Amino acid sequence: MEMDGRKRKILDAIIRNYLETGEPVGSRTISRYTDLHLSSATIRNEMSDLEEMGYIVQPHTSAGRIPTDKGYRLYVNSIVEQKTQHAEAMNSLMIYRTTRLEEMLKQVVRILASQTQYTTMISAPSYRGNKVKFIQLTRITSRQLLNVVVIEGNIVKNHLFDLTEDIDEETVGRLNFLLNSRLNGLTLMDINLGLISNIKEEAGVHADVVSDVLDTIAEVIRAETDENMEIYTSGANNIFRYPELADSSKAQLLISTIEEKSGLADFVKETRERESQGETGIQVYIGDESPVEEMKDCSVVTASYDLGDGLTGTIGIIGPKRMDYEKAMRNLKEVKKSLNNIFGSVRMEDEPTGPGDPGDVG
Amino acid sequence: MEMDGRKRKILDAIIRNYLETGEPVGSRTISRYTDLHLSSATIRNEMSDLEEMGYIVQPHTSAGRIPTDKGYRLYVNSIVEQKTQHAEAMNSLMIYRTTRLEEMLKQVVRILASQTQYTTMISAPSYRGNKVKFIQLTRITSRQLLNVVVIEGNIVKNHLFDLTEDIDEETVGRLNFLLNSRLNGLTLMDINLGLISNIKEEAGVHADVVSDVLDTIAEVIRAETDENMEIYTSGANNIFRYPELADSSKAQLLISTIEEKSGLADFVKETRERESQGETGIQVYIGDESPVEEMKDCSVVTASYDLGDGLTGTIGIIGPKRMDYEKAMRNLKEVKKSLNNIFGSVRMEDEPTGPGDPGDVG
DNA sequence: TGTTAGCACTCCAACACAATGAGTGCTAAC
DNA sequence: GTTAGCACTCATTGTGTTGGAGTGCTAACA
Repeated sequence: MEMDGRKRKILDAIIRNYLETGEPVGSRTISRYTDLHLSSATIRNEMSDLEEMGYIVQPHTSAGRIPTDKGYRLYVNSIVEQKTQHAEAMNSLMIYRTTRLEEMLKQVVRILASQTQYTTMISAPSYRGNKVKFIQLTRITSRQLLNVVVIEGNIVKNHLFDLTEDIDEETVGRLNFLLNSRLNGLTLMDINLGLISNIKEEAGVHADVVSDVLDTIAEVIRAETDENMEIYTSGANNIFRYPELADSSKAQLLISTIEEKSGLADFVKETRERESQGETGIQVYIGDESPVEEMKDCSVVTASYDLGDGLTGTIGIIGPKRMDYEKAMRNLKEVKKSLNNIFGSVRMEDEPTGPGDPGDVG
Repeated sequence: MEMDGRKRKILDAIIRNYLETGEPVGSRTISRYTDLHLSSATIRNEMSDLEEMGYIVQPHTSAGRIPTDKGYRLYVNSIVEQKTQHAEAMNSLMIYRTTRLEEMLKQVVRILASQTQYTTMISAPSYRGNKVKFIQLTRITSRQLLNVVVIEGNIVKNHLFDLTEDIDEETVGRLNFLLNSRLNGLTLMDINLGLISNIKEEAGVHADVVSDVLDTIAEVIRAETDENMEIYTSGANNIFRYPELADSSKAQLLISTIEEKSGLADFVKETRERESQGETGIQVYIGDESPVEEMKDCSVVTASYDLGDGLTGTIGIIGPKRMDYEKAMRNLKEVKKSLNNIFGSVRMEDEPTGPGDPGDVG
């Protein structure tokens, strides 16, 4: 059995109709819905074939057909191919400039959720590959130090910590010099235990203080692992818009998964993985294709974004399998673009290459 | 009609039974449940009285009775009075020391949610009344400054920002001195527009740079309003454990409210308000007593916590009206205590004054 | 050979209906 | 004041019953 043009048209019609209604679609509906002008009986024959081929199924005898994951997959692939269409202007995202990266990300998922009516997620950009730009140790009291690390991409990490013995200004100055000269320009990944013990040795008598300080820096790095990836979500309540997800047990599972975030992190990882294998652009996970068991009743559409300065992350839309894939993909593209623009302009200001108003991340 | 001891016992039995089962409770149940040894008929008479008095209602004829808000209220009040009992040791919270306040708060709500099986919330402590301890302006590049503000309670706020014109080290040094001498020791509330324009004037030629810097500080303050209060939640999925909240429409409403956080902020405000009016300890909002319309099917139990150093916030448990109030209150008390301990010990290191009493708790 | 009309069949969804039983209020007896 | 007994109410549950949407199959048609 092979797929001819007519079968494709019918399958498309079935899927499109099901996306709208969420109800199984019957042969009669299609017979009127399409411009094929075929009787329901003919459609029935074709549908029977499509079912045999695995693109659609009947939930039960004497019901219409609904798409299988395989069917959705074919449909989504075809969208991806003809993606040049839909140049229609989208009302742009209107992300307000904020000073804090975190706020900005929260704003983005929020807007995206309200615009798509789906649940949305965004991962905070990873900066493991970014270089240390500046380290500053400041003495607050004789036993309390403030450590500030500025990382490329204008990420600022600070840490206030207490010492077990007094420290004087001069020592702090020496440590500042030592740290900056040894660590500046290295990426967070470069800073490993060996290097740290090296520096500790070099610090000599103040090794224990240095140890504290370096542990702090180590913690900044530690905070940047996949396990405790920062992920923001929005629009969790939107799952109730889709009856197939809204029943108590499924909703509970989904809400937990969204709240826990560890499942979402798997999508971020998977997306990063695939992207590194050359697969670029928007990615779609349909049902069982999901890396997360709990989300097998959903589809997830993801994309990576790039703020520049090595700051990349993943943004995703979570919906029912019958989600409006085109809309989701369109919106994600729009977000990608907006994020690029936002930070494009910031970067210009960052280096004295152009004019602009102040704004930054930190 | 007045409330005698027997009526109280019966009402208590009804409520307790309803808390467990969530089902309307009938006279026969009570007749066996209590140690009063009364027949169901007698109980029926009393229940009829209790209904007339407004403590219980029948969802429909020929159903058992369920407590009204008024009934719950009486019950809760009686718990509060005899709170000395239940000295039974609770497995303590096991909050791991973390460096970041935010992480710690997230951990707390999480543990509390898993222990109570309710939805929980915690507001980040307000530090508007806290004094500026230390301000540091650092020149990263000729047009980029890093501003770090350390506030009492070891709150660190940083902000990286770009200037429209170059700045040299010397100027930065002067600004540092100016800012510290003028702002240190003031609370964030004290720093108003008048003061800021004063300082701008004083800065003379570098007024525009100072303006930028001060705007930054102003923003730290701005971030500390009720409108964008930081609130962390956990266990939103727990609402599905209670059928009376789990149906699609109610669940959606609740999930939204929890996600939006603005409603939760109202509880924080209300709790703060009441506490400032002398009402201390644990507070309980039953149904319509809630300041938030969307939560009238729930009960909310809140308490304020005090980390010392002026860092106070609110922690709350959200559940169905038939929640286990005793358990909720017990857990909140435990959390209060734990939070005090955690920061008590930190403060000990913090100031070399010795083992200070970390603020009292009921 | 592909398309269509017609028909028998299936099965979900909706509805009505009765049976069940938990629970009440009332009354009369203790 | 307490209790047993009884009639009554009503949500819930189960059981048909029906209607309709949809299918598969067959036979007729172009």
